Amino acid sequence: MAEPDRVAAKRKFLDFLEEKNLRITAQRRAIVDTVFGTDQHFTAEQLLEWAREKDSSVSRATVYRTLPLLTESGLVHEMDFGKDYKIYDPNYADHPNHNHIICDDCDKIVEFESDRLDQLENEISTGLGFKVKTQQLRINASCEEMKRLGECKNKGN
Amino acid sequence: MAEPDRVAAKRKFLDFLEEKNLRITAQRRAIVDTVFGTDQHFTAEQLLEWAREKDSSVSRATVYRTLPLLTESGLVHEMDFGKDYKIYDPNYADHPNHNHIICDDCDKIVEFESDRLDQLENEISTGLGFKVKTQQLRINASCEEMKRLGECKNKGN
DNA sequence: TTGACAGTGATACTTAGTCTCAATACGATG
DNA sequence: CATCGTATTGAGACTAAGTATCACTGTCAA
Repeated sequence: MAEPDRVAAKRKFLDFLEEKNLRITAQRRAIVDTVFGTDQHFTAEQLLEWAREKDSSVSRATVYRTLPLLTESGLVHEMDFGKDYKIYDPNYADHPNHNHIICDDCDKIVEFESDRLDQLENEISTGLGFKVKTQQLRINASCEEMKRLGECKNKGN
Repeated sequence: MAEPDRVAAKRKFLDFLEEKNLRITAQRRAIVDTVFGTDQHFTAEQLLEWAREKDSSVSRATVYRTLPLLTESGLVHEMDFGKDYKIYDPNYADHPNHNHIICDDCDKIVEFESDRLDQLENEISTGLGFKVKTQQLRINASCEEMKRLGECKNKGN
């Protein structure tokens, strides 16, 4: 299930580049293969590291130049949890408008969807006269409950 | 209405310092007077500038050291709209859990509250086994509608 | 094949925020 | 009021994510 989705996302992105008359270079291929070869959240720096394993010529500059294209295409979602760095989510095309809970203790991120929430958000926004571009509910939480369930490891570990 | 609230907030913060055995210094006074002397959102750098008008000895380091105390006290709210800097809201004590829409075109921020939203957020979070620390619904929007209403000025102006 | 030009890597730079450390000043105590 | 332990301070060095620059390179339409 996940595999075809990723292949489709990669194709969509290459199409997106073509539509914008942007070139498909070896470095962009390596980056795109990396992004749509995982379902994990990642940072810009992680993406650089992973992409370099596929093509050691990929530079930091190219990664930072490609990330805006990925988000602009709608296939990758950029998220900000109040850390120093941004986190990117390659599963966005499959699950648009999903929200996140981040555990401040262990940095674990849990995704969730809620139709009721989406509906309420839209209702409020349009009521205030805005045309919504993106919306992000961010919940910073403590993992105490998760620890109890054995799903959370503290940073120290 | 606003004036007594701000005075009360200032007193609460001084009490907060005392409870934690922290000293009330001239610099902290200048910063606190500044924070609770406005109802505007501000950045760390703006706070530094304003506080220096009251006491030119206030340093960047002290501002950055005092901000976490202000947020920890619950009287000021730290917000992140995906910009390079954080924005602080001194009205938090009066309107806890309020949310924000930011206009990507003109950087204007509109606050709103919704009991239904709060309720739904809590429901979802506890359902997932989390102990919520903070929650923030951030909606990035276009001000097209606002422009029509004459409430929005574009950045360029 | 060619050549215009989009794309590239290396690296200098920017900027919000943190850390260090010697000097200062708060405020409890006598 | 004077003393003193120690929290707090400012200046500036530092960190780290991200951006800008620029000469060189690779893509791809003609």
